[in-house]
Amino acid sequence: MPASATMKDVAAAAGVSPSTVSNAYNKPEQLSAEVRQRIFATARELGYAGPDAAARSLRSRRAGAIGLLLTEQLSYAFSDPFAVGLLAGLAEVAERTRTGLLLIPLPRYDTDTDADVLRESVETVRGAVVDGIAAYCVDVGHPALDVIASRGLPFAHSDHDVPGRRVVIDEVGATRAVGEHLARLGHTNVAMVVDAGRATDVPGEITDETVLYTNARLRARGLREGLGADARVTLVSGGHNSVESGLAAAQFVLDRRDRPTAIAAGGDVLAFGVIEAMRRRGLSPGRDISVTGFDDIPAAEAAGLTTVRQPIRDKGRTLGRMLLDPTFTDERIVLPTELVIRSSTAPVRN
Amino acid sequence: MPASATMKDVAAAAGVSPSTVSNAYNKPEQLSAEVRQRIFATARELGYAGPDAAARSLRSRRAGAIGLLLTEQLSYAFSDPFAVGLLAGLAEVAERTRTGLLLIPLPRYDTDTDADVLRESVETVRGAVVDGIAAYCVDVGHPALDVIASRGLPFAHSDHDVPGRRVVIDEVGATRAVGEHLARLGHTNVAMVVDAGRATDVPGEITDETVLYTNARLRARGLREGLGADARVTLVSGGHNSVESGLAAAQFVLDRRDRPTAIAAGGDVLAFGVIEAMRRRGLSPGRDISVTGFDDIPAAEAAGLTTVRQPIRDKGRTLGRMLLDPTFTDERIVLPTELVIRSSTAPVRN
DNA sequence: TCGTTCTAGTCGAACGATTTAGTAAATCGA
DNA sequence: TCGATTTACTAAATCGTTCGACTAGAACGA
Repeated sequence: MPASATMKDVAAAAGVSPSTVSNAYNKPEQLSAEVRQRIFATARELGYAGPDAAARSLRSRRAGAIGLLLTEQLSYAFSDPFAVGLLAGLAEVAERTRTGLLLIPLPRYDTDTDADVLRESVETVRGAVVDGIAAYCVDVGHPALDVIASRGLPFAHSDHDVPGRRVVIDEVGATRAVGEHLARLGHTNVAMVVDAGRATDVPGEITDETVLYTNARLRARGLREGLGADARVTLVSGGHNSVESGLAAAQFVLDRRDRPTAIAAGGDVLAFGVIEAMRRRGLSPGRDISVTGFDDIPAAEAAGLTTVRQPIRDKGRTLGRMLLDPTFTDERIVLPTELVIRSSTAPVRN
Repeated sequence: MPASATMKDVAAAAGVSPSTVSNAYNKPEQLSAEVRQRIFATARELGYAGPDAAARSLRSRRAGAIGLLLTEQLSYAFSDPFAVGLLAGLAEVAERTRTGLLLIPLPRYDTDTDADVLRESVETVRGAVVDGIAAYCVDVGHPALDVIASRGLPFAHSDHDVPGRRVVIDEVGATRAVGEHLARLGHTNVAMVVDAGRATDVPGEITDETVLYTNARLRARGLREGLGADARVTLVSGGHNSVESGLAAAQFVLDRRDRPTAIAAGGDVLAFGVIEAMRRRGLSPGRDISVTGFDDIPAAEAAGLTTVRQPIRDKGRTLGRMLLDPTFTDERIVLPTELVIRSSTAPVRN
């Protein structure tokens, strides 16, 4: 292909100044329709595709896109209905404002995260041509946050305790309701299955809560509050937020001598893993052991899963508006949640 | 915030030339570790976030991201398991090469697509800061394709008949197998539910196949071939590729006097709509009417849906490699498909 | 008729980096 | 010890736009 034509070439060929060509594309009202048509015709002749995206971004200081930070693997994120819901909400706003959506994969920030991996991933954040960044499930203190801050990029996320504009739910209150519900049903020995990310190689009990995302930690706290001081709550994890790890964690729990009468999952996806583990042992949710989820993803209803409904898509939409709608100035939005009681929870059997 | 520091500022403060600062970030081996450290220290002091993304893209002619063209609404794409699978595969490759993934929404290109909408969306494609573009379900002749071509961007897609590098499946062969399977079961009156996009406001028969995506058209042809010339095949649509439109289309079909004994859907999602329509009438897939899908999305197995398995994620991966892996030079890849027979198809009842 | 406001453009300087070519000093082989 | 190579860094030229300031001429009101 021939070194492609630039605006200058088009200007020369059309007998106008480069600024006028620029205006033809960006400010139609600044020039006569006649000249504008001539410029477009010339552009077509020369095979000029229109203003170069990078140059335009540089000069105008606008990228026409916002970034979404995805912890966990990108390829995995799309199998997580929560992520998909958030993304859909964000995409809705982006689409309306004709803004692109750049997905940025980011490793979790654990104490043992490989420094090189971390550095490289931070490069990705640095190199992203975006006007703002949205995130969820970010680890407090992640180096990428510094990059965002020093780039001066607008930032919106949905985690407690992370600085910046945010849209959250009352995590503690939501799981407190779960705890109270279970307490009313007579449960006093409850296991909570959480997402501990890469921190857990082997399914097992989590004694160090600091490995959890802030939100997961808050959910654990709320559950404890709801159940009351007398109840026993064991935190377990099988790894990430996936059916597999929910399954693994539940297997661990179900094998213990002192089996809980209820298992609360930190997310619906995990809860499905729990249910699968029970199914394999011939146990039925509700009848034998009560199970709760969190999020109320679409599949939860069909499965009869008692869970906390949170407006996932609204969360995404709000993140989008925080970044793209200048009239939207709230620094902190709290969205409502609702305990949805279905058939997976029942009174404890004696 | 203070007008943020540039590379020049850092260079001045550190007592080196801007080129050296650039090298500190991009070519560590080009300078002494000592100077590099000093530069980073200075940068930190000045609150310099590292090379500006847009400027870097402009000068180096690299964007560090690839685009994915999404027909249909972005917000809708994520509810389509096929799209999600493709995206996951693409994301896998992108992630591995530390490349971002920019989602670009694009309206379908029908004869009646609003010209303004089209023009604006083409702007999005023009303005995307990317090194290449992947697409699926693109309409032949879509103006966005011209923009991609004239920008000289590498392009890879998964549609037949659209120019450019591509990864496809043997659409005709795959549905021919479906047709043959149905023929063997004795079906001679078959309806095919297809995605006709916005072309269909009201569910009904499709007589003008040109409104279909190329791939959908090929699927119809294959089905006809497999069923043989004696069979009757009716094309119907309820709109997009969604459960709702599958439902609508099936309702239309089921209401007709000469009801088909089998319904072949152009996608699993549509098939689920068909099954739902049947359920509402007390009809059971396989027992009363045979139903087939296409894609073999995860939910298909649980539903016992006879369908064509195509390696969706592989498709995405291959698209990614075409754009990002220089050693990958094939212009056209055909991936294998497999007819998966489950319980939703059965011999026709007399 | 004169000053003012529009209209339709022009001009030149950024925007913030990377790249190519080049240089002075240090190191090397024989 | 001498020319050749390597090392560590610099200078200047872009990359392709958009932006702010400016202007020649037309149109306008009084």
